[in-house]
Amino acid sequence: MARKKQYNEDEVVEKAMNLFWKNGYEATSMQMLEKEMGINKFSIYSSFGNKHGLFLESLKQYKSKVSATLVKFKNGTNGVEDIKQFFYDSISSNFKLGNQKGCFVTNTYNEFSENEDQLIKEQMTSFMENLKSIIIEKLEMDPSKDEDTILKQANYLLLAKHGLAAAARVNTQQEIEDYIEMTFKNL
Amino acid sequence: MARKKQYNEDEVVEKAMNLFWKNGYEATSMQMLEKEMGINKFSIYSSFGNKHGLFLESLKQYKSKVSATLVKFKNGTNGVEDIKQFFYDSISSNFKLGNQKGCFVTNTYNEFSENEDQLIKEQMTSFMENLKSIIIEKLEMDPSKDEDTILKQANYLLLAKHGLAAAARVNTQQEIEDYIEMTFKNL
DNA sequence: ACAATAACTAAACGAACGTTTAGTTAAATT
DNA sequence: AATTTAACTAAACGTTCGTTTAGTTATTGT
Repeated sequence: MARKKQYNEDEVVEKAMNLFWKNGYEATSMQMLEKEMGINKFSIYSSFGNKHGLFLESLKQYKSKVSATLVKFKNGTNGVEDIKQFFYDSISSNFKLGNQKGCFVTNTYNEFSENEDQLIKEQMTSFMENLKSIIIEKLEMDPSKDEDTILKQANYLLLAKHGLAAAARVNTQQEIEDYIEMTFKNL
Repeated sequence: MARKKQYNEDEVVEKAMNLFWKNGYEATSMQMLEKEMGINKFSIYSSFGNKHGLFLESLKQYKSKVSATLVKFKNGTNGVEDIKQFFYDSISSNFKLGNQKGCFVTNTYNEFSENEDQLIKEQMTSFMENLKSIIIEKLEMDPSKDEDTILKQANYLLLAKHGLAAAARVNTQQEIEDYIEMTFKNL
């Protein structure tokens, strides 16, 4: 009946995601998004409603992007070693040069921690809870650990992961790797 | 010759600092600052030049606010135990309820990591380097540690401190304390 | 008491923000 | 080929941003 879209929605969301990931929500303007996505504001609004909708879609895109890593983590059978490998996997993309932007979810978590946005907070919480439950699952593979130890270590690792993601934006690869090694010496 | 200021500059900077600390630079508007500081925009501009100047002054205020903690840390004679105590001191104010805003320097570090602002980056770097040198100093109190170990552990602790400050915005006191205990388990 | 002037209030500034609208172009249906 | 309609361009929308300016008030030194 009518004209076809000249862009692929998945492709432009990928570009939006990278911009949001690098700069955060507030510091990314519609003008920057227009330029980066290569399409007009009109097209953005007709495809995603508004900036907020585009951001949520970018978060979704990110989650599906890292889901491979998460599936691999979930399917691991080596307990603590799986967690450590997951930490390494999580930062691996971070050092494919010019790419030092940490974890998009954690960045968002930090930016919105004083914000009232319920939709985004739910996304954050669910992501974190999912991660925590997998970590616990892996820790439970070691029969020598009692429940109290497991919960304490899970909290420790979740916080370490959060810190790692935050630090990944500003620290060197060497510092990051030293940190991971040292983190798992304590388990 | 003329009228006297009806406000104390230190007092209003303190209020500005708390707002910047909680919300970050960009998310804090001049309108919010006007309200919180209790003085007019004109007064803010005549006292601090612009928003950026007020922010730098707030950072200075924060540094002098935490300098007591830092001096105590510097003067410690118990090595690793001093570092651990410093970690606890750093987050203590964080849980005087309604006050969960992490470390102002770290928050700023994160917000400006993709920014080009040189003045602020210098402030960040100097703060971090200072912290690192004190940590190394304390680690060196243990004669059994060789230089390589000390550097690795210093990097680890600096990153842990960064992560701790980031996490302090969103995690519970219990999680934070578990994390600190675990961090120092085998140093 | 009066002149001088710094500190105040409040309104306005241009620029940039996210969003919408009016008008044009191009592909699909008849 | 004509008609329909979604996708496009580009300009404008109202708001809010950080900043400045014009005009008023109050304190000081003479």
